[in-house]
Amino acid sequence: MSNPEASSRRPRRPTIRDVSRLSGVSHMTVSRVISTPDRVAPATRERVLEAITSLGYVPDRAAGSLSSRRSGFVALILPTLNNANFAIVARGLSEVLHRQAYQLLIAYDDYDLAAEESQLTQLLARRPEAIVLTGAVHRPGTVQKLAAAGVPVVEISDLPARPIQHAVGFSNEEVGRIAARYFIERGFAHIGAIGSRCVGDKGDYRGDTRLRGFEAELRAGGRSLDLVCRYGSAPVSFGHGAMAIGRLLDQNPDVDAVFAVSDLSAVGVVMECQRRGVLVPDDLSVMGFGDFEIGREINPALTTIHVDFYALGQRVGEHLTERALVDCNVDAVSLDVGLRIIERSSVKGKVR
Amino acid sequence: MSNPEASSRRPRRPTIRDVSRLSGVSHMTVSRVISTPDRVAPATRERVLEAITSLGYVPDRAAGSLSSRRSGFVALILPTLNNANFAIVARGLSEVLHRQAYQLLIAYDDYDLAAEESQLTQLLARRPEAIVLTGAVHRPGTVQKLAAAGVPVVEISDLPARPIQHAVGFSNEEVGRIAARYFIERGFAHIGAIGSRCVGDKGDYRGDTRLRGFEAELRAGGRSLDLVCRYGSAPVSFGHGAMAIGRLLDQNPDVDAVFAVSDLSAVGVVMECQRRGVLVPDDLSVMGFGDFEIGREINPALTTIHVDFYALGQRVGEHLTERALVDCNVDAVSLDVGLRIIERSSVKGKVR
DNA sequence: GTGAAAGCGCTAACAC
DNA sequence: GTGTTAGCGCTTTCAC
Repeated sequence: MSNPEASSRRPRRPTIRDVSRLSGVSHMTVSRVISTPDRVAPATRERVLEAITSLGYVPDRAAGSLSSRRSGFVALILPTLNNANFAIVARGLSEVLHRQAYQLLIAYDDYDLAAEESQLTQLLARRPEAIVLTGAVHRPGTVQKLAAAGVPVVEISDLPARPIQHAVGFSNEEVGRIAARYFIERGFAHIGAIGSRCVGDKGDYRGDTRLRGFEAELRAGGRSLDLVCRYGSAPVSFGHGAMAIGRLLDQNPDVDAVFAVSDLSAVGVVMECQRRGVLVPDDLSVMGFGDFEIGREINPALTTIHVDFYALGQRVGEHLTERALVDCNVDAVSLDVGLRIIERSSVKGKVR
Repeated sequence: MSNPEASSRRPRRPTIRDVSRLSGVSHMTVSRVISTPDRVAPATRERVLEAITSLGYVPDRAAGSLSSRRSGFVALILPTLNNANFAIVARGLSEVLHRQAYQLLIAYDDYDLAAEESQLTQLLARRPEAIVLTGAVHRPGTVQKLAAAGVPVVEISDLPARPIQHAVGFSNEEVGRIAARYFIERGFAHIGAIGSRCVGDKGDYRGDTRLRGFEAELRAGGRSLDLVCRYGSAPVSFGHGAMAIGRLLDQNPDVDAVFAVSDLSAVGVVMECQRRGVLVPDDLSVMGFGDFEIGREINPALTTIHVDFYALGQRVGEHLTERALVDCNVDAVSLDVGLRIIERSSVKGKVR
């Protein structure tokens, strides 16, 4: 006959007191063995360590956090997990933080500022010691909660004109400007661009900033903005690029150069051109952004603008662990990780 | 003159007691307003809610966890974040869990079983209420820790012959078998495959299972295994496919059909063939796995085997929230989410 | 080098 | 419907 009470109860995990009892020391000594082993006599330490192993003791960090007022969490809010460059930021950051025994608490908002705010609220309940989020545009409530959190805040992937606090990124406007100048210098006559639309809380605001930089430079060069096309909503990907260039070509068959806010769209452009018999780069030159791996592999290989997102993540981690988390009075820092044009074969007529 | 003591101290976040003082009730009433609002008189509730808003109070879940013995965390260990299909599993799971106020604690191990074990140890300190990890192969220490955790464990992305507990996935062996049969039925003479190598703790064990299923079926059909090539190490991607098919073509120019353990490799194969003037599918038929978006966009579009990874993530979430997390005596469940061949244009001679 | 006491901010349990 | 008490499992602080 089964005992429902016993069988439905889960075995309790061992606590620090179980370890102390087994090793015949106080629970404080156990705590020291874990956090400051050199302050414990070697013999005692060994005994405690054995007890820890034999019980399979794992300290409860919720209890530790409560007591020490240090959660060991760093919160990260990304637009999406499903983007190689954001994933790589998370990797770089996570690697650096791990070394200092911090744990990354990752959330994503699907390019929705309202979701960003509600994710932040969830994360705040875990008392992160720092908050990292993609920069520039937020709801007022987000900004206010960030300030009230009283922990370092780092905006990434853009360099806001008026950052909340720290920023590690690059100028998305400059990305667009560089792309436009690149086309203008090479004498293209009908220069276009493709991106997505931002509506209210939803959209890729950094992508849109790239598009605005592109437009600003076209304007400065006395060019028309008619071929700059905002199509669909974020996130963009291969299909987006294919659809958008399809529309653009249908309406303006004379377009001879196009900048896509992401390599993913740019690859879609190249694929759609293959299907339509439009030759890249002879009929249409294409430039992307983000230097995704697929851009290196397609034919022709994609000319793009590269940002070292892995280093970006690492920089954020280093700035946090070396400065912002150590001294809460450090000055707000804006760090530019830079850009690099990668010239491959999707743009006609390289200038020497 | 600045006061270093005051300026270096961070403003303390308001606690439940601050809210109770401001609203003139006991802290327990505040707690009830948050967790069971209907058990509080409407007038009291309003007053408390106002105090919460005006103070910007956010409950500390570490304290709540400690007291309620429920962390609200579900741990997820993935081989990598930088893979669309794993990212989409995380999305599906996260969405379902969020509705029940669970939070996902994500870690990745870079296809390294030793890292999987150490990540698990970190996660265990947060007392997750369930653990989800990619299935089939683990270190003994991992299995032992999982058992000691005393919480539901779900293996995903494969259906192990001897699961630790629950499993939600599909048969990777069957994936390989289907691919081999597909080629054999269509009369290919020189059938190959490409994947990566597993060495010790490191490697893509699910990819290797697909390759072994492929080999088993080739053997059953009396074919040679000489063209099954394990090249490099996980994770595979476009460059991997390009390199691997380069070697295979150099050594065996007569290969007429190749299965890649991932669409990412398969796309690399197609791109390398374009560069070499090898026509796909006329000279070489290519089949992938995973139905990544890029496979739909390339020319020719990629024939592949599709798994609904989003649904997989959701299923895990539903099984957890509806069953395993509710009643810790539920029987271990293995759930097959199934497979589907997507016939596109990269394989010659479709059979009707 | 080690231990005892207090308390982190909540919730469970029970009283009224 | 609301309050009181106790305690979750640790770390901080201070005593020895």
